[in-house]
Amino acid sequence: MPRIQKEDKKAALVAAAIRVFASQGLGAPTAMIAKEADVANGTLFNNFPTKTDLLNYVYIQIKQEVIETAIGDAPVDADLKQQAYYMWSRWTRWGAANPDKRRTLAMLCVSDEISEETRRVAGQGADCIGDMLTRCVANGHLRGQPLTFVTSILEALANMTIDFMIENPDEADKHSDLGFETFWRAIS
Amino acid sequence: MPRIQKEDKKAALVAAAIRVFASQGLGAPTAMIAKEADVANGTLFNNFPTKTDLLNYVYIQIKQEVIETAIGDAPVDADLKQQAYYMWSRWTRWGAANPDKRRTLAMLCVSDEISEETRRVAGQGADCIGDMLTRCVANGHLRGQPLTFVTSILEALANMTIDFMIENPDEADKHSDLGFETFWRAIS
Amino acid sequence: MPRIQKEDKKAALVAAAIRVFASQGLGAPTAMIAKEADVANGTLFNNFPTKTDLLNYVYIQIKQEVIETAIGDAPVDADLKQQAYYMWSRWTRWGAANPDKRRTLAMLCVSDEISEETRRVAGQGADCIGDMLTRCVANGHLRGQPLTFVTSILEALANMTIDFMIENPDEADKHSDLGFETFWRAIS
Amino acid sequence: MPRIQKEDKKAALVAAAIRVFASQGLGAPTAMIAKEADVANGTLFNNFPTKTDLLNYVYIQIKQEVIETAIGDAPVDADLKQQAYYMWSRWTRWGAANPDKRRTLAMLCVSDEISEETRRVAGQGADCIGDMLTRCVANGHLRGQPLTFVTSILEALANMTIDFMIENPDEADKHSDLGFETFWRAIS
DNA sequence: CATGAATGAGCGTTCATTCAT
DNA sequence: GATGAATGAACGCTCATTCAT
Repeated sequence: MPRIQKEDKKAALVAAAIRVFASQGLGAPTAMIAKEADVANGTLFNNFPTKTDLLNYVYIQIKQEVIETAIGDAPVDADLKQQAYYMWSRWTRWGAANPDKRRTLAMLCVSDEISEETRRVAGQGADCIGDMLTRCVANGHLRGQPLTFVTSILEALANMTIDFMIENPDEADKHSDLGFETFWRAIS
Repeated sequence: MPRIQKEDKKAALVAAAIRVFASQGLGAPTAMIAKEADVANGTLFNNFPTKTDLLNYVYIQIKQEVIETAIGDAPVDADLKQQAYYMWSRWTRWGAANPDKRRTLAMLCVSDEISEETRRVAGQGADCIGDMLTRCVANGHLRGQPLTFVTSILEALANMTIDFMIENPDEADKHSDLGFETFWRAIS
Repeated sequence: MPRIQKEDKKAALVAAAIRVFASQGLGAPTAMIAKEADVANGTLFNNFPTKTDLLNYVYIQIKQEVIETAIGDAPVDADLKQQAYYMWSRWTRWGAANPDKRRTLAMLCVSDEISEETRRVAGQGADCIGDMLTRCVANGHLRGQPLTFVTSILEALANMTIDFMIENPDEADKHSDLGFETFWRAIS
Repeated sequence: MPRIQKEDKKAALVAAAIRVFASQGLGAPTAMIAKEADVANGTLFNNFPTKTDLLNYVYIQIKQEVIETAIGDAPVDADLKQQAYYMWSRWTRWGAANPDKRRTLAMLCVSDEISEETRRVAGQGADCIGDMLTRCVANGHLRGQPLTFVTSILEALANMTIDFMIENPDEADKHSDLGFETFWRAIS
């Protein structure tokens, strides 16, 4: 089952890259990532033609994980605020529980190594979040504004909240709720 | 007037660094910065012992400019919302008018080349913004929360708004006001 | 056989370094050494983390070669003067035959890039020379003096003699013998 | 008296160079020497066209000082051994008392920055030492050998002795005498 | 396909030297 | 002549990428 072995190595490399990027920045050498993944330097380049490809792949992986986590098993029958709260909670708790992924994603977001194509692909699957946001603002002061504006508000406040949860683990839940209330007022 | 000349070169280097960082990222070679500033490579190191020192200096310069711009000639007698609006407007318009500084600052904020000491120094002078924010939330749902939490909300929403203003220059003012209303609701 | 290849390159680098140092001084660029060894610049740093490491390694290699050569297959049953002469001859002839190593070693000896640890390690194996010297001075005017004093006399006169042998290759053997007689009188 | 001022600076530079070279090696930056001499960087180059010129000048200065010190007020009427002992004592005591000059000279001796011309000029004034040495060996085993050979023996043993005196200041005089006795036997 | 040594372009930094003041 | 900032060639070293095994 060589395929499985290869996928193992690829996954190990991605996991190692996230840890290394989180602690050393995106400029960390590929050799360090390979060592952290316990594979040879060359193996990294068998899986990712260039470092840029690795960066883009990692970006997609984390972003997709965020989206899937946030959506989860959304309570479609609940009222809007409850649905939003469900998503917000899952998202922020995931972030607080995965500081390396959170930090690496933050750096990748502002890196110019990430292509537009990658950003587009990585956003796939977020439609239902967008739909929900659209409904959330339908009666608020942001009605009629582009979805991207509302999405940006969500991301900005969610990321800020996660950072606070990481800094103050003892009050993580409190800050998550506080962040949600702030977000809900912002878009209402 | 060697002193004046030297300050000229230093200022030219900072200005060049901001342009180069904005377009090439913080990893841009020092040689490129020196060339952009029209000085020799070595001159950069006469003014900044290391590249890290340059990064920290640029961070402080931009951050101070943001703070000074935001504070401006604050209308201390106006009501709170008007004061906040004044600051928000000046801040976001400055950001939209200085995309290179905005982008460079954003990268520096998440760079691990910036020391804690630098972050502390760069924040000096922001007290009156903090005071105002404290008064803004005094009767809202965030009363009693740490000032850093409220500050983070301000920064997150302001930066998001500025990005929108840069993307859509035609509707910059509209987005600035939209962002402010969002912020105001968020903290009220 | 990558291990063997790597050792080849390392040996080639050491040999090249000795030639280059001898003719250009210890300040010779690493690039010149790599070129002389017919390898890429980076390969030097795969084998020696820093130039200082290379210098220390070269020092140990040459010093050990001197010691092993001087000891040779010492005639333990001969009388003391014959044993001393055997060692002196092998040492000085080696020096005359290896002027690059002799010159490089001389420069390394006074370089502050060579650590105490290196000097200690490089001296290993010289015990039997020290033992012999101790016996040589046992009945002379230097009896009871520290071994290092006698060793220094040996080194000073041997090196001086080697330089003369290199300068006057035609009379190398004569100067070697003359040097030995001088040394023997010095310590008797 | 601008001439005097200039000579002052030149002397200050030479003194500073000796201190800096002794502690940092000959590769020490000219800027460090100028700073140690309390003059501007450029002033060094007003006095010495290049760093190599400075090195050669320092070499001549120290070497001449050694020679003058060694000769001193030689007791021309004393017997040969007493004359030799007088010179040896003055030389080795000077070396022990001036470790910076001793160390700097040792480095300059093996540097390839020192020209043959400089080495020739620096040796001027040593004739009477040579004459005395010639007489010293006239009846010994080295009679008829080139003067340079005997001179080299002298230098080798004197330098070795000085190093010992520096290492063991408490027994400096003892080592000086011990060194002389060794030298006298070596050439007798 | 995995390995890890080899490669060499490129970077941050140094420093002898120049020159405007 | 004194100054010290400006200069830029040169250096030690890094690291993404290649490729022989």
